[in-house]
Amino acid sequence: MSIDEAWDILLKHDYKRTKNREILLRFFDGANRYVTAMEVRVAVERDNPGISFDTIYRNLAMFSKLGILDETELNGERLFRMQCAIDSHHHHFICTSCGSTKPISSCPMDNVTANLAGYEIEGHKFEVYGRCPKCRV
Amino acid sequence: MSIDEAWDILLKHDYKRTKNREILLRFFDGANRYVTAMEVRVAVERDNPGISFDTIYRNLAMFSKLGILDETELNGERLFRMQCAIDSHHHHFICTSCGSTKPISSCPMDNVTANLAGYEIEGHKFEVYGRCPKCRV
DNA sequence: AAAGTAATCGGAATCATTCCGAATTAAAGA
DNA sequence: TCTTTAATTCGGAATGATTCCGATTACTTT
Repeated sequence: MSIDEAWDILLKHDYKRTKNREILLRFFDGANRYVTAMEVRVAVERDNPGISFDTIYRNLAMFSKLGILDETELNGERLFRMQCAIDSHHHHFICTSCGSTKPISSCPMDNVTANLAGYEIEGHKFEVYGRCPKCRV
Repeated sequence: MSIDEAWDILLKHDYKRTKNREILLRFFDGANRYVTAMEVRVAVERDNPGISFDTIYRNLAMFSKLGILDETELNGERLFRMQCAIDSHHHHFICTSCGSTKPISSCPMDNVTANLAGYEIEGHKFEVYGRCPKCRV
């Protein structure tokens, strides 16, 4: 996702073109990996020393809801990255050290290791969320 | 996993047979679903009104490391349940409402929906964790 | 440029989880 | 059974990520 595409989405939803959002989008455009809110804060302090966590979290959550950012969770922390440009359904290998990702085209776990030569796999997560028959209204 | 099997593991690792651990194991044996630390606390207060969160978290984390409990994360909260008795590799459908689970034998996402008739799928997570070539030592 | 509303700021509040020192208890040996 | 010793637990304070809130600032439209 490019910065321009992100702005198209934001303006279409009547969000205003602010300096902070431009700073955040520029940062994610260059980051290309999963980062924490704290990492975002440190990185964008150069452009806006006084930016608050409230602003960061509020915008990141909104970007995520609009499909501009991808979001995941690791060790109780929320991680964000610019949404992947790939159209088809796929998953990601996520480096627990630097947050970089590598698309995984196939879904079955059996084939994953073959596509990750050079990567050290520490674990994987495959969970389906929803409501069971008893809990459906 | 039965309570006896859990004690076998604990004693083999030189952990002591305490009242709190017995209470916790009994609770999980009867729960059969993912629960938060707070739910554990409320449930076991009947048996030990003064049990502390420190004790709950310490033991749950240890049980999880020893393979007695399964652990996952949802909305920034840690969830625990007695480890599934199934030996072969499999995944779980997790109800976001009550924490109940249903084993999913096949791994590919394509086949999941067919095995979940009656369930309302809200989303799924399939992530592989590890270290990328650049981050490996 | 002014008005109206969204966005931001700063700091306090929240919530799950962890830490810590003091008190208790289980396990092993006499 | 009594003693000893180290593990375990307790209670409350500390932590760290995230959210809330009232006051201020800055977009956008007129």
